Amino acid sequence: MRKKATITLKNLAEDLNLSVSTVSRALNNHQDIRPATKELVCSYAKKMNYFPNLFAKGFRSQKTHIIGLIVPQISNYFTSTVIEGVLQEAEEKGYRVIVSESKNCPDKQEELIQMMRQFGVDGLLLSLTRKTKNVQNIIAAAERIPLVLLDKVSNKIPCTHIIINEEQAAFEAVEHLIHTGKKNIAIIKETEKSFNSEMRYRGYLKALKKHNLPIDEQYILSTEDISLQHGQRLAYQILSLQKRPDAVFTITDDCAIGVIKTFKKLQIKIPDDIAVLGFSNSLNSTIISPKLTTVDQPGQKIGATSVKYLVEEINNENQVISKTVEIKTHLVVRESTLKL
Amino acid sequence: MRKKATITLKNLAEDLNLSVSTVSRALNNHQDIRPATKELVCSYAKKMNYFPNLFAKGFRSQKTHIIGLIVPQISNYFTSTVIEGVLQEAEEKGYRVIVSESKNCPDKQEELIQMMRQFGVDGLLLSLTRKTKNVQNIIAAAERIPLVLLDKVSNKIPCTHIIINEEQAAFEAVEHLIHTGKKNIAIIKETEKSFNSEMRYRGYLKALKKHNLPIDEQYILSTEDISLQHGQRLAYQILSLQKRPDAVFTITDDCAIGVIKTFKKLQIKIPDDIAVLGFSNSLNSTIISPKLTTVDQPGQKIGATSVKYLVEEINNENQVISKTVEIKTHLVVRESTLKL
DNA sequence: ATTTATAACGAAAACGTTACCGGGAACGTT
DNA sequence: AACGTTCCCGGTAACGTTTTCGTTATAAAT
Repeated sequence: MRKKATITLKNLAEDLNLSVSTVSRALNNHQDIRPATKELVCSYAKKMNYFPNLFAKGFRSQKTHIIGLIVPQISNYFTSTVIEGVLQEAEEKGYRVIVSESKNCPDKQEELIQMMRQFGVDGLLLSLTRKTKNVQNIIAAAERIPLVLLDKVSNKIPCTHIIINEEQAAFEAVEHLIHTGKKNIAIIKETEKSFNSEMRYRGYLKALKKHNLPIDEQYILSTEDISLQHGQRLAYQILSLQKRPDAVFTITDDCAIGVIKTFKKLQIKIPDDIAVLGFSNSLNSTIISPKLTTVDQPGQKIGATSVKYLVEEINNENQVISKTVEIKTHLVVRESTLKL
Repeated sequence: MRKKATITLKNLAEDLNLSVSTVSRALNNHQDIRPATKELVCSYAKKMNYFPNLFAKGFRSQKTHIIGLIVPQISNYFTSTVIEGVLQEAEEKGYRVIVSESKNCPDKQEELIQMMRQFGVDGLLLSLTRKTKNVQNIIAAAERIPLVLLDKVSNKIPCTHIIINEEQAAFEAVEHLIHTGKKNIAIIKETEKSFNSEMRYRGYLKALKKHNLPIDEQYILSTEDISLQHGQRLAYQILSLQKRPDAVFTITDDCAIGVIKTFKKLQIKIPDDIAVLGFSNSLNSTIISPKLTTVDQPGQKIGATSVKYLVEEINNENQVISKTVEIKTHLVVRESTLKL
């Protein structure tokens, strides 16, 4: 079985005894074409199952109507909701999306940016790898095509940033712990000073200061890879502290779940002995028992908003606007911080 | 700040006092160009940060080197691993991927297929919506561009299918329950006769038959939406049966987790009173307590394999091969079916 | 010395589409 | 009747790349 040949404007024009340009304008609903002709052309095009070759189209107009999206890892619940938001909004705006993942590897990330550029995407959506150091190439790319950073951003890159109100969210979360009567609150953050980790840490400090609680160095824990496994490991470390904290704020849900697992194994009562607080509102947070109190991050909204700003930038190519947009989060209080 | 103009072959040619064709051939390592010139051109191109316009390239060659991927829902762990596999393999083969989701809506699915075609993708990867009825349009699309179905497939569409060994997997899983001494095994499947649900159901029946266990109608439960919530609901129904089963096989992990939640609430001992068996090996399956025994579905492999076959089909456009490839799964035995 | 082969490059066409320019016909206005 | 305007439509160029064909210069063979 052979694939059928594709139909071009030329085919239609010949069949209808019209010129290629007339057919083109008729299909594009140009004012220079009278309704009867439009009708004729459109119906015939439909009958022949004609589809414009978007490559030729994009080629001519120098617009691909494709947006590139680069994220560290797709198989991560939060990220996948971001992608959903991006796809949905992009479709509404008439854009297609090429998704790719950097696997948290800066080299791969640069490679992908080049690929996207080479591909002629109209704009680029980028969520940075954890250890993005060589920012220079990314800035260089931004000089060529509209760029919007989302979620995982860097202040060193001058462009529009779409983020959640990390600091405020962490602040409110820790304040919630304080309101439940906790006074010795530990935090687990990342060793690498990622934007997100640092902002959440700031929120933590801010909450303690506001309520005149001392900042105890031994309560500030860091780990390279903020995962379930390391949560389990650090939970032991927390329990071995001279003065046990009465609450733990981890900057990711996964890590919080690791902590809970260890605590449960060692019969620590949650939240009475030690409360646990996460960040992300991942699917797992209601599976674990006790259910995890956490910060809900509206991934879809972040994705959709990013597209909105990117498209705006694509359309105003002459002037580059550099805003920082904060998407609001809200705390989801569950069993891990509140008695039933 | 204005965006810099893109550099074309023409620019390079003028700067180097060469013709466009020579520059093109030099960059493509053509034999007609002497090494010295190649060297000159390549280094200058690099210096100028030249990138070929892939649109012009694709436009000329009538190849876009883009693969379209349509899945029901991205924010689903299994699906996201499939996407990872697709992206990885596609990149190795030199293809870009446009991802989109049908949101389990057949109309939207058709729309997306049209969009992909219009876009001129070289091939299409498709995982069907649950209730795909009007198969005709999909078959029509397959006449124009290479199509490979993956995971959620339909026998009515003649093309290559990449699936997991659903029936065998379910068979082995249920057989495992029987080996642990269970005799009255219930199943929760989908009301809609989706391919996956039916195959798993078949495996269930096959295992019971092989071990001469009676097939009891009251043990065969169905639900429209196979989710955590409905798992919780059906768990009550199971407990109210005249003769309680001693094991439940649900065709998704989410549903199994719902069942476990209800059982735990009502103090049913798992697996002693009733064992629970899932399907997917989702992330949650180790979060829930007791940890869930389930079938591991290698999403990445499914994705990668699909790309492999699709690319093969793209390259042999004259003849369409229609194979069904089964990817092997394996049972992951955890606490919900085995005593510690 | 003449022909032949080969190496290395240039010129031009082609892919499908749209934008610009232009032109004829029909109409209304002076 | 002459002119201007508007309505429809056609011709052509252009987007950046590859490819086919042709051309020149040099080397090799007769």
